[in-house]
Amino acid sequence: MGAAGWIFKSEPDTYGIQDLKREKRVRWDGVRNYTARNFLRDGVKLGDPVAFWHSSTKVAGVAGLAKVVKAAYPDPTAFDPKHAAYDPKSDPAAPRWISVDVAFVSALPQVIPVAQIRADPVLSGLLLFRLNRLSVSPVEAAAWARLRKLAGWKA
DNA sequence: GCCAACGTTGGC
DNA sequence: GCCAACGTTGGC
Repeated sequence: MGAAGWIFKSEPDTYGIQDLKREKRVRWDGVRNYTARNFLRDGVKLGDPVAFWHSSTKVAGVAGLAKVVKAAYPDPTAFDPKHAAYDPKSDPAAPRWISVDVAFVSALPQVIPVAQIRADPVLSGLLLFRLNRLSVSPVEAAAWARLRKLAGWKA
């Protein structure tokens, strides 16, 4: 049984929910953490919902909803020497890093703050809070249902 | 911008 | 393969 949904973190100064709204769809690349990579490769499925998390900003927390529109494939930025996330140790014949594509669904009128999520008895157990540095993390069914309700998402 | 947490690296 | 040093993340 897989996760009901996912949390993807991004710094809005670099790429926020409004950028995704404008572009409609984006390649989620540059993930260089093995735990996050494993979730992208083995867990994230086509059609899965993704809570878009704003980090390192005035109000950190859930900023909107996206969905997975392309499942795991090799992250091309790992092979690009000019890219900040270039990894010379990633062999194109055995790619080390993984991307997925996500599409915009909706933006929240205001961010659900991290403090509110942490204080919620259902959401306080999110893996996000135990593995603070994880940029891709699963949300189990009960927690997803709670988050969906807080955010007012239909699906 | 401070600092705690923690994943990664590299010397041994 | 241990573990100290280092770098990065991310909330405050």
